[in-house]
Amino acid sequence: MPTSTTEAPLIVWFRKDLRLADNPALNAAAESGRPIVPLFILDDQKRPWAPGGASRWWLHHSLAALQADLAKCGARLLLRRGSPAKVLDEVLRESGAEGVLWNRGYEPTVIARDKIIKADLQKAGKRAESFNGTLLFEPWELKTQAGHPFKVFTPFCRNALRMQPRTPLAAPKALNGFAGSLTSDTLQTWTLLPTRPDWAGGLRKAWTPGETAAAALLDQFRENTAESYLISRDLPGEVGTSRLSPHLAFGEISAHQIWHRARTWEQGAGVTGFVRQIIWREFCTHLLYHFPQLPEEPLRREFSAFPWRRDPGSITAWQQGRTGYPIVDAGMRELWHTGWMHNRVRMVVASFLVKHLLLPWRVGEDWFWDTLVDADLANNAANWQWVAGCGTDAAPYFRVFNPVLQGEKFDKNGAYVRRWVPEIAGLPDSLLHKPWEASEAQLQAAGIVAGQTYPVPIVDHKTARSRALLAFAELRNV
DNA sequence: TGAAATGTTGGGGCG
DNA sequence: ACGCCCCAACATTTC
Repeated sequence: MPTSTTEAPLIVWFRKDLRLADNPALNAAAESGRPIVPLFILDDQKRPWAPGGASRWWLHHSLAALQADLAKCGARLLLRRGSPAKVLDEVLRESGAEGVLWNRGYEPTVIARDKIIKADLQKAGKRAESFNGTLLFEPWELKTQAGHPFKVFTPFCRNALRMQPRTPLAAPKALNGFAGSLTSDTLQTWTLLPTRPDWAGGLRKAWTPGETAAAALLDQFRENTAESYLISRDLPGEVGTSRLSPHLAFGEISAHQIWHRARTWEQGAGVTGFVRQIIWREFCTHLLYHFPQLPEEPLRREFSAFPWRRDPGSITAWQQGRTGYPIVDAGMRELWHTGWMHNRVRMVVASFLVKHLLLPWRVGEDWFWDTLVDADLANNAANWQWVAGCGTDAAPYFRVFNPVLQGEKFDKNGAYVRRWVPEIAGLPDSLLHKPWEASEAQLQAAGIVAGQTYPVPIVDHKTARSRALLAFAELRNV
């Protein structure tokens, strides 16, 4: 154990910033010249918004990647389980560290927890410093002229585009890893991976977690998709998006890195649209910061009285992708299988849950939280509130996606539906998004038995649409 | 980051 | 050739 204070190490507390490049906390520790103790703490207590199943799968592999990357630089990632305050205290004592550095989080519980930790560390004479490794702009930096937080995306985006985010930091070439012996858990004992049943087969095929893979995805996006992004991003049957969301959620790549890379590309509508999506992420996080009740409560108070239906059968049908609407079912199955769903289809299935089925947006929020590898509290909550119409900058109540038209418009050749709903793949394009219009002969030719091999629609579109309009319009008059 | 209903226009079939 | 009707195709408005 080091005794001289000049040798006292610094703990770098990794959280949702599982990368070496552009990591301000790690960078500051490296520049200090002191030995570094990289630490990840698994807080396994039961608590609201603890990571869902898909996130835990990703976390396991992301940590494995970080562990390997750190090892290459000469540092060993310490894995500990328990309450962060307690674990930090232990590791401080065991290592004789001078303090703890970390990158800030913006979830209400994280803010509250970190505030206490920081105060306690400082009281104990330890160094405790937090950095911005996650956001292009801090939530308190972007304000309206009146000094309020932005509630509407468009002006938020206009203002954000005028700011200049800091330049990304290079990854430290070598790290002065702490040489003392500290015990570490092994990833395997954390049981982040599913067993009995192992439902992660589809995830393994779809993803490679880790910083290296994230950088490669960004390169691929620039080469294949960036230019056509504005149109191709709406086509779920094609690879028209960056698919960076889970990497971004775990901080394997930073918004700064993406922003600055995009600056170096040939500017066009596609690149602008892509950067706009990064700004949406900022917007959602800022909203959560300023409105901490975002995940639980509708921001428009009148929605607290909305007569959502109770209907466990419909919830299950939606979750399992058995609603009888092919584009909806395809999306829900893609989610279950890969831990991800194309953005266009997310809007369709969300609109279907909230408007066609009149089920609470919280039901969708919870399901997405558990099944998405890119689950992010702010994005998830803000976007569900947006669809339900109860957010600050929300879709108008009368906007009801027609699942047939959405399918015909964005999955014209049916590639997406045929991939995820193979039991109706034999239908011609003209019937693929509305199998209930197929004749008996056409069904037979496609090998479909309506109601058995594929469900009949659990609600009639026209009926459900009028029902939703009625319910939402009534709310408006309250 | 819709969709459906309603309104308008203009070409063409037809008496 | 004319008026009438039908109905795409497009525009506007309403939910």
